[in-house]
This record gives sequence, structure tokens and C-alpha cells, in this order.
Amino acid sequence: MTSTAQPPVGTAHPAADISSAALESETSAQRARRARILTATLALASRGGYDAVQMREVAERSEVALGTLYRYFPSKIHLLVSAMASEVEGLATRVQKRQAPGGTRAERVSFVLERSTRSLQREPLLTEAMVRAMMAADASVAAQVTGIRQGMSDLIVQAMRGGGDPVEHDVEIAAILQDVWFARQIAWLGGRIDATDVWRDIHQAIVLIVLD
Amino acid sequence: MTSTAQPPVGTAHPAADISSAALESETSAQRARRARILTATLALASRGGYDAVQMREVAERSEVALGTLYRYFPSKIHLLVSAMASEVEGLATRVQKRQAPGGTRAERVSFVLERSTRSLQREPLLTEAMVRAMMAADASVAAQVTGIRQGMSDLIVQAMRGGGDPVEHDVEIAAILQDVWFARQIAWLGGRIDATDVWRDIHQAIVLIVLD
DNA sequence: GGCAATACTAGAACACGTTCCTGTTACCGG
DNA sequence: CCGGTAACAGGAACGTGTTCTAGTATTGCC
Repeated sequence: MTSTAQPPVGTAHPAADISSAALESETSAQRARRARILTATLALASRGGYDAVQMREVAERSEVALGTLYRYFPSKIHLLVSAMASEVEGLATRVQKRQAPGGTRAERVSFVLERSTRSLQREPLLTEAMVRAMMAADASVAAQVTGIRQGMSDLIVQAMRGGGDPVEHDVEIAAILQDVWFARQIAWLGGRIDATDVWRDIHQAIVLIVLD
Repeated sequence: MTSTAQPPVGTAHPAADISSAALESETSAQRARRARILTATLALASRGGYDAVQMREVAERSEVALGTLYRYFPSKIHLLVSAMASEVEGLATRVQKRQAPGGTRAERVSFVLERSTRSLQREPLLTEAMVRAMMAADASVAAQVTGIRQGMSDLIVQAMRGGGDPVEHDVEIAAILQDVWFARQIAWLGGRIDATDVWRDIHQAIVLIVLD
């Protein structure tokens, strides 16, 4: 229950690692179950946020036994982090479709992060559910969370160097921005700032940190 | 259970707001109970972290009924956030005893934040418990969390302007540093980085952000 | 001192994440 | 086709945060 280690991806669970392999070896019925589970999760999270994603309810809506749900996703956290991974993946491909506009580095980063932030805020309850899961993630989901962070980092770094010219510390700056981004989401979830403040604060950080 | 609002500090709970008043009106027996509860909480958290702080166990060790515990602290989150508030308060007075040494703004901030970080890491499990609570805080503890943030912000701002000369954006920069500080703690709790990396990353952020 | 209101105790009860058990079904090598 | 193994269904059971109830003690007020 604590943040203790875990066997390095035993052959037991067909899921747990979204990254790659082992998903190939699934039968089509299994792929369908996994998809139904994620669909149900997104539906419940969109409607009622983190608390509304109840494992029994997810299982029922997915037409899957509770034990099976746990076989595919060993915890509620895994389930929601997986949802976030696929969500962020979609976001990344959409945002990266074209080069971010803007003459300065700050402008381009602003463009990308504002789009991302607004995209998430369009479904506040879903975002609440996913961000809460990211916060609560322990070592057993570290790999997935790192993957999500990596995806967002790529987005930011690419925006910073518009065409070429990589600037020193780009990666570190992206990491800081992501920390701010994340911390501001938490402040919003914690009722300390409201949705509009989230972007205002992130933008302020960009202006202060991303220099040309 | 969700982040919905709540009555603006009803007369029901003698605690909930650490800030001020209402604590005055406590009898000495009540002050003693509150102290016992916080002591038990710190002991359990120090020994076993967030999961070890079990409400029944806290009640038992405090020699208080479970219902009474909930009267003083309406949730586990409130309990641990209160613990963190008093912990940070102690930290602040200790650190602010003397002016931070260092010739540059960055050096002074580094000094203060390193001391704070190391101080917390001396009790990793306690820190884990408190940080987890801060993350999970919903609107009902927003005021206390804001207070904690304010305390840390003061610490940082004061370090930045060593003697006089307040520099533009000091407060905003302090906020960013605190976001980084917090996000790095979460990364550590999530098993994505280890304890030594926490300070390394924070220091890197200071170097990049706090300019002279 | 007496009385009403409030605080406290002890413990049952509830909700939801998680685990476990029992029986059934689907797949796979011979 | 057959037997065995892994996956699944259905559902009971457990742990812990939280709530609720009934009875007892304390406190504040006249």
C-alpha cells in the first residue's frame, strides 16, 4: 500500500505498462475489453470527476467482472493514469500538427501551453480525475507518469526552438514550466485559484522564465 | 466528498481554521486534547507515513473517541495539513532567525530553500504524509494551504532581497519556485526521482530563474 | 444548586478500493 | 476431439475513512 517497489512487470497483468509490447499479444476480445473499460472510465470521469470513477461502476459499464478490471488495471490510479496517457497523446499529435506561431520563444510556448490548458479545461471533471491520479501515483506507475511528462516536455521544447537553434537549458526550462503547470492545476483543484487564474499564472511563468 | 463548497466556518467545529480566533475560546482540556491529537499524528506519520496515520489509531493514542477526533479535525486531510502548518511555522521561525548569507540573490534563496528541504527530508515519512495531504486538499482546507504557501513565499522573498532593494516580480518568482519545490516533492513521492534529485532540481530552477 | 446545551465516549454502520474464492469459459498443444 | 492452463464471471469479504446513534459527562447560565 505504501510506495514500496514491485516486481518489474510480471507476466501476470496484461496491462500496467502502456508503453509497448504485451499489448500486441492480446486477443481481439481483450483489446475490446480494454477499450470498453477506458471508454467507461472517461465517461464516468467526465460526468463526475475522480470520485465518480468507482471501480464497481466501471466494471459494470464495461460488462466485465471486477476481478477482470483489476487484471487489466491493477488500481484506480493505473486506470486513470492510462486514461491521461492516451488523452495527452491525442493532445500532443493535435498540437504538433503544425509549428507553433509567434516571433519569440515565449510566444510560441504560450501558444502551445494555452491550447493544451484550454483543451483540458474543456472537460474540467475529467481533468480533475486525471490530475488527481497523477498526484497520487506511486512508484508502480512511475514509468507511465514519466512518459506523460516526456510527451509534454517534447511539446514545450519543440515550441521553444521554433525552427532550429536549440538554446541552452531548454529541457530544464521545459521541466520547470511543467512543474508550474502541474502545481497550478493542483491549486485549482484545491480551490485556491479558479480556472481562469490557472492560465494567467502559467503565462506569467512563461514570460518570466522563457527568455530570448 | 467532491470539491464542493462548505459553510464559511460554522460554529460547529472548534478547529478547522488554525488561523486564529475560536482557538482562544478553548478550555485547557480542549487545548490538551488538540495537542495530544497532533502529537499522535506526528508520531504515526514519522514512523509510517501517510498510510500509518489511521484515524482510529490516532484517536486511540490521543485517548479520544473517534467522533471527537472528527470534531477537532473534520478529515484526515485537515489533520495532516494542520500538522504541516505547525511544522512549517516552526521551520520559518528557525530559518528566519538570521539573514540568509550569500552575495547574490540566487545564493541567498539557495541557502534558505536548501535548509528547508533538508530539514523536511530528515523525516521523510512525515514529509510524505504532509505533502500527500497538501496534494489531496480540497476547497475546505484552501485557507490553511494558502497560509502555508504564504509562509514559504515570505521566506523566499525575504531571502531574495537580502537587505533592501525589492526587485520587480519577486513575489511571482517566489511562487514559481514554490511550485517547482512542490512538484519535485511529488515526483519524489511518485518514485520518479530520489531524495537527492529533489534538491538538485530545485537548485537548478533557482539558478535559472533567480537573476540578479 | 439546577437545568439546558454542548462536548465526549463507545461502538455500530456505511462507502469504496482492493483482495480472494469458487465455478465456468476460452484457448492451445497433442 | 481432449485435457490442462489461463482468463473470466459473480460475488463475498476485508480495511480504512467517514458518518451516525445512544448514552454519559461537562460546562455555562440563572
